[in-house]
Amino acid sequence: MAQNSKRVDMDRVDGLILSELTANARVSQVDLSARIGLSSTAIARRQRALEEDGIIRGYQAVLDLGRFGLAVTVIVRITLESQSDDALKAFEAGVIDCPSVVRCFLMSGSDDYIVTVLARDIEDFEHIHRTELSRLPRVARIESSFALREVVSRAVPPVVFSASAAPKHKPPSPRRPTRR
Amino acid sequence: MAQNSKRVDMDRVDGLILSELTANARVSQVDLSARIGLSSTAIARRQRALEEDGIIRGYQAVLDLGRFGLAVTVIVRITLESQSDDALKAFEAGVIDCPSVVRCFLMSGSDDYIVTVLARDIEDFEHIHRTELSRLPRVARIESSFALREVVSRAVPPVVFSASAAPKHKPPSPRRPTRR
DNA sequence: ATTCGATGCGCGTCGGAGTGCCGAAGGAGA
DNA sequence: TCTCCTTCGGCACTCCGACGCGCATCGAAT
Repeated sequence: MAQNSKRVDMDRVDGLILSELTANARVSQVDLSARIGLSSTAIARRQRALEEDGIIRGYQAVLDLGRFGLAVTVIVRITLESQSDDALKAFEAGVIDCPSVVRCFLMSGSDDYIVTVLARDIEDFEHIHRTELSRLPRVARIESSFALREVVSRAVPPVVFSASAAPKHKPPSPRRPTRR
Repeated sequence: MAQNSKRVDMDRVDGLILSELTANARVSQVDLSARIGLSSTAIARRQRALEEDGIIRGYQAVLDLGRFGLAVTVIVRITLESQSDDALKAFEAGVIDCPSVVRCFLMSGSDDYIVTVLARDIEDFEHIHRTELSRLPRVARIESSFALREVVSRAVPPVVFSASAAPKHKPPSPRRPTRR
């Protein structure tokens, strides 16, 4: 049914784990357990299960791209001159190698791509347009729009943390505080 | 000059550190030092400096959103009925609370926003359109395009890892292998 | 020549991760 | 309804690894 594996089944605790790990991937198991309110053993088991199930694909550092001077985001709509299969393949192979491209979607409807480009400033984008974008094969038209401000930027929509609030086994009702 | 702080100065080793950490944020310092070829002390110092300088903003887990059924990406262009300041503010305050929105840019040119929405399928997007998007204030027009495929998806453009290849002090020419 | 900056190495300590065992709770079956 | 089984959580323990520090060294810049 689904693409590669079965659908996920999560409870509230798994959602909390994912929420914490998407906020801070380097948090230790004991800190996680303290935040969530479960023992570190259970947290470690669940986190390991989430990793092995492939729900957690990995952990990555988030960089401040503004510190690199990449302050301008440009949304570029590119139309190919042909919708043939090898035209798509050639274009996509080229756009993957563009070092200023961070996202590229093949869109439905008209046969075009939406490409997100990061640039230092306007004239840097002009340079990117000349050296990267217009050298892409089979391109018929390039239309650029500049982003003035990034209002929302989330890696994960908040809807996944609350997905399937059904508990896995029980509500752990009378939980004794972890003494030491 | 820049927005909040000075421009970055990095050498090749810092770029390697950032490259490794964006690929795997949970790598330990000794593993990092083994991959890069510097001692773990230097790696730890540089990583700490990168964190304290704010170049590394944090670490986050990457989830497989397909496992949550979020298989459809929709690019939505929203035009407001007014370009007044409080119209923008009201719309942005509303779009931040939309749980299916992962990205939103205020675009130049015409007074509109480009919003990226994740949905389970077409009819889920229809539901999102009804319950989230069309309830946003001051909206005049909503135009949706469906993404068929994600060709490129990078958090960080590869250009930053090679930024400013000037070494910080010296090229560590005769490096003895780390014996043990 | 001197000073500064960065690296390399060794050491010690602290903390995290993994394991085994037990208990509790829920579900299934008779 | 009773019993068995499965599953998950909690606790204690051990071990190994990471992290941080201090000092010596080397190179470069002034």
